[in-house]
Amino acid sequence: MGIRILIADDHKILREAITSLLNNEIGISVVAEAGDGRTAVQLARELQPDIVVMDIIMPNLNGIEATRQIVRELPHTKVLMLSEQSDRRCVCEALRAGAAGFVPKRCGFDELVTAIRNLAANHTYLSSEITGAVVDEYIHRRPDQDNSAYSVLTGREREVLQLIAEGMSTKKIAKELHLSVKTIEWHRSQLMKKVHLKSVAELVKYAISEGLTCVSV
Amino acid sequence: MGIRILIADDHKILREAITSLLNNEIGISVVAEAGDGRTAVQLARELQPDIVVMDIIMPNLNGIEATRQIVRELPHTKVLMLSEQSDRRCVCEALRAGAAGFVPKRCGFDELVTAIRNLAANHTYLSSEITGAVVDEYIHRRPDQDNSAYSVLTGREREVLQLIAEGMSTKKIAKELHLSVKTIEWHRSQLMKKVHLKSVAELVKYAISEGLTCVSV
DNA sequence: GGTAAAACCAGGAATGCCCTGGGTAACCCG
DNA sequence: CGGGTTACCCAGGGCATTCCTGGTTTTACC
Repeated sequence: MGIRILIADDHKILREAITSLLNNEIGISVVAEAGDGRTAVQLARELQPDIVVMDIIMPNLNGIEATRQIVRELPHTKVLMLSEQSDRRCVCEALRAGAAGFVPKRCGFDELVTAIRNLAANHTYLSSEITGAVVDEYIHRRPDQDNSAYSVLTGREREVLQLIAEGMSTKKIAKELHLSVKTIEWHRSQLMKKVHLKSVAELVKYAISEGLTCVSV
Repeated sequence: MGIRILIADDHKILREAITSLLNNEIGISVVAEAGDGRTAVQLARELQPDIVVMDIIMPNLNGIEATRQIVRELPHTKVLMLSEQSDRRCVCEALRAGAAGFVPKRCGFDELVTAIRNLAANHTYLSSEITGAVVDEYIHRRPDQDNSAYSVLTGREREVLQLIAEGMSTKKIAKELHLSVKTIEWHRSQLMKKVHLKSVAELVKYAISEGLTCVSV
């Protein structure tokens, strides 16, 4: 059998390349690929892989939220973050969301394999490049919560915010999430109240500054 | 011998993976890797590869500038852009800098190989996903003048766009500019048509990328 | 097992958006 | 000077969306 892996990254060429290399490794097989977070969650549900290798920046649903949903539903599936962002905030949010490991993309392939084998052995794995950031977070822990999106908004609210900031209408979001339009409206008004913003334009800027979406259209 | 390739990307894991896959291709061999633009220029000078596969976003020296330097010094070396950004501006800047091909990272590995073989045969290669943007650029506008907000939009339209992107409602904009709400609505629909965007969220991102407004709320 | 928070949904009034169509002023150019 | 082009301005009406108030179910947590 070996370690069954799902890869989620919006760069197809990276997915394919890593898949190909991982399939050469003994005892590791990639069972599926996903190009966005929502697809990743669905595929994880269907295939129940041992490990999900997950990018953070993805359309439709970002890697943090996807991780949150996966670890809640599938306790036996571990998530390994493979991200280009490796700042303190990203790392800590990923761990808080339930990721069992974190490797920045600037690391080599060997380290990815090491991380995968560690996670498969029920260990957590943090790349040496980022452990500093985590320690820093635990030492300088702010007693009062900052007002970042991850502390004031709920999961659903962040999810809706991302889709709004990606240009979707309320109707489309409802269809995408299989919910009523009224529900989306409620979440939208809730999150607008929470962050004290009154227009879509301000929401978009907020989402960009929080890393929920990127500037390029 | 075959096609000799230099790969420049700041993500080591992507470099390694692509290198490994390319070395499996018949007649293609990766002779070196670079993690930033300046290293890429130096290695290209030393090794004189046939093709440089180049990312745009890199530390020290970005891919556009590196391309400019390489094509000026080494007329027999071709540059293939492999970038996550694939908006009009990036593509056109890359081509203007002398790149002979452009493939977005969201494309598959096969397309990368196709592009490499095309460049080696002295052809240019543009991914089908971006040819539309380029053709649009060259047909609609003069090649020497960019289609930034300042050239395709009228003064009023830019004015309205900025206010929209700053979070104002149509009503407030009308009051601000001492115009009818209907007039603002018309300008808005006009400018949306011109830049081919359909939502406020996309407009905001466009305005940010054009420097009409900033990210901070 | 009770409480709280999150997530879900509905109805109706108000608002805003989209589309069609029309009008004026300025400008360039043959 | 007449004709074309462009920017700018505005109205009406149909349609979609938002806002507000309400309520139910689910989940998490003592």
